[in-house]
Amino acid sequence: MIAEVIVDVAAYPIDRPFDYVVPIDWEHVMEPGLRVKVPFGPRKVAGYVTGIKEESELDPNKIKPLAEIIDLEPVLSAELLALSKWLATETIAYEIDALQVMLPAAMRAKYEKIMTVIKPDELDESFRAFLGNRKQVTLKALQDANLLNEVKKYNELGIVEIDTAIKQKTKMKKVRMIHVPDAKQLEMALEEVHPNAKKQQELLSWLLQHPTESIEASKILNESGVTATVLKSLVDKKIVEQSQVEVYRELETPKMQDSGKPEQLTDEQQVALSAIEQSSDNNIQETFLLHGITGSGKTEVYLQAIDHVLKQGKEAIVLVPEIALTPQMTARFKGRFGELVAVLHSGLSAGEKYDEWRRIHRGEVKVAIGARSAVFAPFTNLGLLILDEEHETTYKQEESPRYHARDVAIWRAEYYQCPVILGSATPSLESYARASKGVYSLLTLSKRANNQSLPSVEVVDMREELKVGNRSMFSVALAEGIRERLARKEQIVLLLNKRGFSSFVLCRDCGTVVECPNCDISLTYHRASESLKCHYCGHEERVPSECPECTSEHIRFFGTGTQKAQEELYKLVPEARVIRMDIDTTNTKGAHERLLYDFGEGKADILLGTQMIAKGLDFPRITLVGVLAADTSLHLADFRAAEKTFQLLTQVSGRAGRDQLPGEVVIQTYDPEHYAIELSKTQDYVPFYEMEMDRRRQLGYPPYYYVTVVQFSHEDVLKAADYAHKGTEFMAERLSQGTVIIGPTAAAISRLNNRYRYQSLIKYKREPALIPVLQQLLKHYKTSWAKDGLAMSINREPTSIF
DNA sequence: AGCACGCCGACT
DNA sequence: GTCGGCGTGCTC
Repeated sequence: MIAEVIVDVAAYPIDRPFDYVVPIDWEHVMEPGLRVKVPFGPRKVAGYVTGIKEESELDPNKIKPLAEIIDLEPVLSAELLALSKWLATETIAYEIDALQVMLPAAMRAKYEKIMTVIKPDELDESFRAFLGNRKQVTLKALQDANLLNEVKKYNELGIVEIDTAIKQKTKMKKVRMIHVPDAKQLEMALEEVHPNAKKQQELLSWLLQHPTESIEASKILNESGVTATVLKSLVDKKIVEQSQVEVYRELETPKMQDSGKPEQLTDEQQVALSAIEQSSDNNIQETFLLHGITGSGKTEVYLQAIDHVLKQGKEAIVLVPEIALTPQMTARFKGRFGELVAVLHSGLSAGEKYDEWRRIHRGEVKVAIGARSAVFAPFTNLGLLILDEEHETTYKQEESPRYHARDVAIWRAEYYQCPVILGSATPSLESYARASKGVYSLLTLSKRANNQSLPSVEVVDMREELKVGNRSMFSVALAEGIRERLARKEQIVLLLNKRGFSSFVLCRDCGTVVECPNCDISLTYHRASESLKCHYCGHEERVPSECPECTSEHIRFFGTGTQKAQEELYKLVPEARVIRMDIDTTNTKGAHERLLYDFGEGKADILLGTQMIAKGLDFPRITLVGVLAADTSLHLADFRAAEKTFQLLTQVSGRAGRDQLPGEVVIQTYDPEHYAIELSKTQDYVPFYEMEMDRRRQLGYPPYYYVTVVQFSHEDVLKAADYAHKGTEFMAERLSQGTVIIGPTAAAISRLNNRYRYQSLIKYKREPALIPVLQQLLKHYKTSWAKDGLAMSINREPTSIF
């Protein structure tokens, strides 16, 4: 028996199955989808069995046997194996990357070289001293001890052996347990400790009052009130024992609860639900675009549709953009489906994600909620896939494999012949266009669920404010609105639209902007650390006290960050309690949730933040939403700028007045006539769609054309440009007549990590040759250009064309 | 990608 | 003489 294995090596000539002999004993357990360890050249690597056959076309004595089987059960089903194949082809990615992306990171192989002593007698004295009584030591440890040369010699002489250990990255969660002796011994100890050791006595008495054989160390510290040092003294004195015990990770349960009962649907919701249920009952693949204005109750439709498929014994996947995966959202699903729900979000550790994945894999849960990668949840009887906020660009992965969750969802739905729901208040133009053409079925919710009125929207022209001498970030109307809400004890959300815009350091004498030494990008000012950071390569430096060009001292940071907005807000309303939400305040685990929770609990009056606040918050006391600068995202050199602006304004406006209290929105802009701003006033999606489609048609952009970006980068600017030309020419010669190639041009960030970047844009309506031509180009690149230091990347349907 | 092999310069 | 630099080629 022969196993076809995709090995864990991401390189072009290796991106295909390799044949291995399956030892007779393993034949009955051998199955596609298993992970194995295989000899590969001089080393051992992990790999995935993708196929089994009786014979190989290769010379039989070239074929080596498998070294080991890692899993008892396949980790990838036949469905997911087929999906990986499709993914790799469609996104022009390595098959190994397509396989790995479907599994939690914890399951990826970790390699460690380990030296094993074979003949201990022949070792040097010093070497033996270093080893102590160890037989096996990692090569890393030997390297740190500067013993690598000796190891090499011993290896050649056969005194030691070096092998690669392949392990899973997962760490079992361990907890420090304290083992307590019986009361008699505790009492004895109590008498024996030094009379001055008051705290130790206190702890011993506490232990006497709480009889137990073993208890978590953290619990003792929390409940007895003594510090860790005191506990450590008892451990050191061997009065109590401690050990590390493996435990299952306990997930934090959401603080907010949901009634768990289905809500009464509006007529529109009922129509939508019936259509989905009918499609589900008919067992056909159908993609629904659920276009519902903010507050129209899309989630309730999802919940009842899921309930319907669960009753048929099927499973459901719900995708949500990461920042919308709030405790409120998960509480709602857990309230409805209880223990049947697995939640996969970025706040979980690698181990927690692995545990959740296993619960799905073992069939213990029926519903998975998560961000993009949850689309690969290992269900085997899917009945429904949902993408909430389907227009969100986070559904597109920007590293290889560059897949879009929407495409994967539809692929899986084809496989299971089940419906997909794409939900949004502001659908992507692509999806709405497909719905208009009848490729997707359009379902519309045009009314808010409990008949709340839409918030009133006022657009303030900031040029006028400037004319009358108001130079602050807050217009008169917004400032007044803020004061009013504070007086009425209502809540306010302020959005600072910062996309593509950040604080940088500028010399006011010569105009020099401090840039990253590796990338042609201005450095971003971080106040907390008084440093400048490059958001692309991570470079960090101190804020200079004088200009590096002209040595002027008039160098200072410039730009409108959330910190600056907070300062101005303080000048305006010093009494207001403000929660600031941006990258700086949400980078610790769970910070995002905690801040939102605090705001929901009324611990602050104003929530000030970047786009991350635009979604998901659903708090009844928010009655005013202010957008400080609506047009900063409007002038980006990106054909989606208007679409993104309209989406953001509509989404954030929808946060106001979601309960009994009426909502108001103030949008500040320097370009009030722009259609994206004008139309977001009435939240009129369809007119915006028509207008934007016209523009896209004229300019030849998606959804009228498909777009693929091919990027070439090299440390040498001339070589980068040269190869970009060669590559582009290669494609131009082979692609169809109707296909347009723009470029090569320097990428918007023309240098990144010391590499110069050029790119070409391919636009096409129908291009059957696209994938073959790109694959040919890759072959060229891999066989000769890559050796010369060229890097190439292909991105189909990029979310932005920077 | 990694690792071995192999062929040339500078050291104990 | 040998250690070690990185160019070249292969991996079932």
